[in-house]
Amino acid sequence: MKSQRKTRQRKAIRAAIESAGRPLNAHEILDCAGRDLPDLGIATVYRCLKRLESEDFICRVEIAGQAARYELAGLHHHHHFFCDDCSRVFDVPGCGLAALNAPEGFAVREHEVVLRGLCSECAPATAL
Amino acid sequence: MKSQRKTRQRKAIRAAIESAGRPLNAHEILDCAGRDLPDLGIATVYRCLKRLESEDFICRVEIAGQAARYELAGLHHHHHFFCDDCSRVFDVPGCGLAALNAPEGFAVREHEVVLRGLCSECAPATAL
DNA sequence: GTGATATTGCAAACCTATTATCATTAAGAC
DNA sequence: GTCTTAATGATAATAGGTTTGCAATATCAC
Repeated sequence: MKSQRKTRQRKAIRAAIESAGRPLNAHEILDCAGRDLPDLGIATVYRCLKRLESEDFICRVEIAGQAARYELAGLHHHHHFFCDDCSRVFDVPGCGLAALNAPEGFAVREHEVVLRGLCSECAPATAL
Repeated sequence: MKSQRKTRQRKAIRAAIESAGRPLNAHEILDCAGRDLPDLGIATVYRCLKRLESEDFICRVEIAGQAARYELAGLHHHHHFFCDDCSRVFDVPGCGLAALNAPEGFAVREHEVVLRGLCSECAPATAL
């Protein structure tokens, strides 16, 4: 087994994800972590994400038509909100799903709920 | 404005979508419509889908990590089920969503619910 | 049937997210 | 500090779905 080294890059990437409070994609992470490490490369971000995911430190959040996003693993069951304006993804606490309605014979293993609309920052601007 | 011609290809593609009873992606449509028209090309399928969508005859169904699927437009509100085994997408009647839970200030315009698991055909096989 | 042209099929081109390559850099055990 | 080698950054390469270019074909108004 190869040892892991604590690099500035990994620290910055982990910090970005931990402090975001919402799922980030590779570029958002690059932008965020890149503020401290201007030379940070996108390849490093992807490599690090892959590793963090295999270590179950983060989990992937996939939204149709969007690049994969990542957030801390182990959060309480929740769903996501996609802002049509700024394309940011936010966590929606809890689960509003009351019934599954799957057809007879279908075995549901998991479910996803994605709300779409305008986040609190974009809603006012668009409403004007 | 250019007139539209009724070609065998378009008829076969529309028929495939109308008779499917579930959302199909370009390749599924090619396979299905291709049974009657062996020479049908994937480019024609894409061109036709684009047109049918702009005419609001069909609507796009997007599922994370999957190629776009299409189904007849104007169906009653419903959601989708993705089979982890055969990768087919099925319609789930109704909507089990009781609450949206969007954060304060967020404006929800629409929502998607995707169930994942095994369809009735794949569930028994896997359960053995 | 004839002719104008919308449509097709094939293949090459695109696009965008992600991965691999590889020379260079820098952790960290000694 | 030295050395081994894991990790990085820049860039080329992938991969898959989708689009486009173009010559050949088929629709349909006449």
